Amino acid sequence: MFREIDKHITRCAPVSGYELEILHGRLKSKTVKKKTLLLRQGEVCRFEAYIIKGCVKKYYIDQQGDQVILQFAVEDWWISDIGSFSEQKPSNLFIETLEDTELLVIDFENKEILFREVPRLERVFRIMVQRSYSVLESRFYAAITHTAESRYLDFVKRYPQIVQRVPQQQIASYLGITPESLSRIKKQLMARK
Amino acid sequence: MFREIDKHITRCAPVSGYELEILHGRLKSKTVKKKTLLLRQGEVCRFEAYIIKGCVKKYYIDQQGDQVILQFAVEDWWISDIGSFSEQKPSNLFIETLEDTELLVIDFENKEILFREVPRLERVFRIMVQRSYSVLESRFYAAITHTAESRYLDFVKRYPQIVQRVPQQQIASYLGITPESLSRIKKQLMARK
DNA sequence: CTCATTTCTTATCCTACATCAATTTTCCCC
DNA sequence: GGGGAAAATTGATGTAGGATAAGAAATGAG
Repeated sequence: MFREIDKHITRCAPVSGYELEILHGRLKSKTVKKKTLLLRQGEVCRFEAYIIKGCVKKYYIDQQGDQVILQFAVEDWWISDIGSFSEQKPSNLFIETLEDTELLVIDFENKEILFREVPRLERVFRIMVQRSYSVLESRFYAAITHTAESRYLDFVKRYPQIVQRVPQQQIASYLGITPESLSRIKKQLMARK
Repeated sequence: MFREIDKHITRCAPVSGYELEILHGRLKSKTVKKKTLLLRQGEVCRFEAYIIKGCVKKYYIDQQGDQVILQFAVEDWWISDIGSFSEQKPSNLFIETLEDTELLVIDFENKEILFREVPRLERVFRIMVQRSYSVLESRFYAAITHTAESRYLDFVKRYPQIVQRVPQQQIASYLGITPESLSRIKKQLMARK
């Protein structure tokens, strides 16, 4: 149960087996059905969740009422609204499962206690956020400078598992285009190759 | 000299006066002329810098050879390529001063030593990155869903000081549009109000 | 002050992607 | 396994912002 998350953690910074056990004690296992909302706009985000099995999306709802997907998360990823969670203030985001999903979650209070018990984990989580920041920055750049087609190709290469598991319209949303456009892009790619 | 940075730090998490002094000892003061490149594509980013006075931009150069500005930083901000710095791997970015600038910089080795001396700073830097992440996420969302006009208005409201100090073409680049488009947007706004 | 360089504006035309609408295909759920 | 809903495709048309070009204005170095 904890094997993957332990690997995930120690890939960021060294943590002893004992310290990992303390972490385990602060995590709660949670199983949720497909299409469950884990966070709603306006709520304070009460969790950071590590995905053992399943798939989750994080999204805004824009003025026209359409979903704008910021992130997919699958096995071995963390999902949360960092801004809302860390400042314990209302979120603008929704987080929702796309499949039946098994999570390890930690709430704000337990995370704070955990950091007091295992200060070394501050470092782990710092490094995790740094990496996320870096990824988001590249994605931001790509969104501004690359065409939709190139972003799609990049997405398929980077996350082939997700392409299989998630409806096209949601991938379109993630890429910042309409489902119709994505359909046309795929058609052109087929024709060309 | 350290007054502002100390405030900046303690706004993230409590740090004692003694601990701040240790931090000061690890920082190096640096003054650089306008148009100095602090980081070039391909180099490893060797610093995190706090801006005492001045203005800096961080940008990509895209396939067509154009600058794409990801971030401006002015007084009381930090600037670095987090990805390159924290993994000490080659950067894709440029960082360049837009004015004569006074910085407090720390390199990778000193930051690591500092964290060993003052573990509490891990927390400070974690919180700083979390906040940056959150800001970047909103900006990403805005880039995808809002029009250029609305992003410009938002920028002017949020960073009025920067609008005064930075050429329009660079603001256009930051907004992900061409200078011509920004000029047109401004014209329309004038006409309308 | 002045000449050169950079920055800004304006006009024309163009393109990537959006919007709207109508099918067709796929997916589930009873 | 069949019926209904959700998803994907396709076509026609619209539009925000890009590309190019050329001139005007502002800035700065000597």
